[in-house]
Amino acid sequence: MTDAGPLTISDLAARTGLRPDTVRYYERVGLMPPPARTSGDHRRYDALAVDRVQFIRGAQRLGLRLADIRNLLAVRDTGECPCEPAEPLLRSRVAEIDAEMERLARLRADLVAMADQLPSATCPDPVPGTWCPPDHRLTEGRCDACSI
Amino acid sequence: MTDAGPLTISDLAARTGLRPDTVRYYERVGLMPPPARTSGDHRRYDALAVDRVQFIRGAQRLGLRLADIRNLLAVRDTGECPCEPAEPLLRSRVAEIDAEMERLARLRADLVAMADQLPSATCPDPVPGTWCPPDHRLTEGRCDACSI
DNA sequence: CTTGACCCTGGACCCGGCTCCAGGTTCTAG
DNA sequence: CTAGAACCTGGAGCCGGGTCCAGGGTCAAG
Repeated sequence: MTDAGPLTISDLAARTGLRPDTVRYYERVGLMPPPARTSGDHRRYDALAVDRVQFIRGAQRLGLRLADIRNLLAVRDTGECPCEPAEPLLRSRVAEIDAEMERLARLRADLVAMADQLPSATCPDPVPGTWCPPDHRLTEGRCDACSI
Repeated sequence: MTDAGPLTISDLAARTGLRPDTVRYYERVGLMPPPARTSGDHRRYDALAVDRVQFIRGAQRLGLRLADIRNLLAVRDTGECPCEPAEPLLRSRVAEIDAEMERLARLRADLVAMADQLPSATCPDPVPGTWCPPDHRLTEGRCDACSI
């Protein structure tokens, strides 16, 4: 069933939800090792390859970059658990995510403030060269209805 | 002081915090109109150009894409206030931001759960081909200490 | 043995928003 | 007038993670 006979590249792709091109791409960028080949130079994969792709996809779902995943895989390939190097990696990703969420929250507040201002706007003097995103520049003679 | 004599491209850039290359880029992609030229083909800008760049930067700070900003500018260039077309644009950006923040929140939770699990992990059987990101696949014989 | 589905390679292309370059021209201060 | 800074153009490169293509070769079912 989940029998791991020699898999073609599209078998592997189908089992992992990738496309063959993506598997070849992973090989090119050093995430997947060069697999066995048939006499006619076609790639043949075993069950370990499926595991490896699933590892990669799992790590990607955690928001890790392929370069980081490559490092984890390099550790794993020594036979060691990649957990130890993984932890600081995960923590730093959390920090990045926090920073990004904060940025988005600020942006969202600005957008909402701006959008709430707009529909009521009479836009009295729509001189080309006006309209103020929330720059908080109130003093210059701009589209007052729109400016925040 | 803020006198708007004919500005060179680096004058304009300096006043708006851009680089000359970026101003040329904005022109190439249709955000800035082709400016006046000297007899020797050097660009000369007026005060409206400064306003326009500031509009662009303001809209960018709101997270709008250059393609959207180009649309707003096209409206503004007709002499109309771009407020009306801007509002749905802003609202849809808010929706995008909400979706992204939700995604990041889920991701963050996964990362933290994963990272919290790790340091205590004894990583008993680090067979190459294991380590489980939070796939919630518990049943297969994997690095149990790491799996969630 | 044939046929049609698959596979191979190397390279180009995509998204957005710049940034930098070479090789040549122009502007401007002294 | 001259030196050197600034300008011009078209095009390439960057980031990441793939995707797609042409022009060939191979594999497996019937």
